[in-house]
Amino acid sequence: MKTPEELVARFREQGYKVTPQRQLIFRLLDGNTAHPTAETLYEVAAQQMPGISLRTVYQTLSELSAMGEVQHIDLGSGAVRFDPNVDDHHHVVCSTCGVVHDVYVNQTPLHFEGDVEGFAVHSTRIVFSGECAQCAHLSA
Amino acid sequence: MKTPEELVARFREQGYKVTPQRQLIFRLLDGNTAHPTAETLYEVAAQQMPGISLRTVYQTLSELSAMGEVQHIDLGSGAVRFDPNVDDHHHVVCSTCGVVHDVYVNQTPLHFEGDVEGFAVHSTRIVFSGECAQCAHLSA
DNA sequence: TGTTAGTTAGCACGACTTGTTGATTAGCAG
DNA sequence: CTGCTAATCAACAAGTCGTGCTAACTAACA
Ligand SMILES: [Mn+2]
Ligand SMILES: [Mn+2]
Ligand SMILES: [Zn+2]
Ligand SMILES: [Zn+2]
Repeated sequence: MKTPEELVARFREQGYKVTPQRQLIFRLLDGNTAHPTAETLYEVAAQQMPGISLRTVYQTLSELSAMGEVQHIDLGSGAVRFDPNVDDHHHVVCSTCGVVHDVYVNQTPLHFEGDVEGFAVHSTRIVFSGECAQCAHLSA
Repeated sequence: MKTPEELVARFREQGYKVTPQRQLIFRLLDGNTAHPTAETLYEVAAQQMPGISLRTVYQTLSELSAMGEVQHIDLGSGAVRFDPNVDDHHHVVCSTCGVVHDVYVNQTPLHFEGDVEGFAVHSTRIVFSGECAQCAHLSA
């Protein structure tokens, strides 16, 4: 994702108004590695701006997603997570606590075999599931 | 997934009754590479057994899933898909028509880098997204 | 044959997300 | 500064996917 300042400029270019709500969300996403859901982002936002609506958070996230500034990650476990990291990267997910971390796989592009003649791969998503160090420690 | 005959035996062992509905679903899943949703499986089932309920299809799929006989695949695009192929395999998905095919990746286990000290990987899921040959042909 | 699990219809609910409406606020171009 | 208009908000509804529940009926299996 671009910096909050650059996003302000891009929003102005696109004819979108630069509201305090949008700017707050830009800042909350900047450098955010928590892979938050709309709901969790809303909760943090509401602390700094009581009265902001969940609807607006969803709306702004959709705009950023449409602009390619955030990625949305559906891990199949409840709500979609949003990711300001749009580098070519992948994720490890703890099945116990749900924490998501970025990982980088250098063997990509991967080679695969199967009955898929002529299939043009545009993107590859890898999710490693397991148990994080903290959860392993607690359960021991 | 085991054969329908073996599943009949396993269900009896577990104290589950072997109903015509369950047997029909066993047969519909046997060798099925379509990665159907509960809904699409229900539609096919209802042709052969009018009156079967969607509820029962969901129920039986849950039982098979709990037994490890089918895998459920959440591609983040609508309903969960069910897969009687429980081998270690991955998927290619056409973004246009939604078709899902099995693929096998032989570089697994994959090596990754990131801030994930002590994370124990239990499973790896890879999804290749792109455009299938048919869709490429149609759009050309 | 009897017990009991399974099935069904029907309705509701829950989670997540989007749509709508109508009133209010405020960004920003001129 | 002013005015146009987008944005926000509250409130409510709706849609999708999946599950829960009930009550009545059916049928598997001991
Ligand atoms: Mn990420
Ligand atoms: Mn498969
Ligand atoms: Zn954990
Ligand atoms: Zn296709």
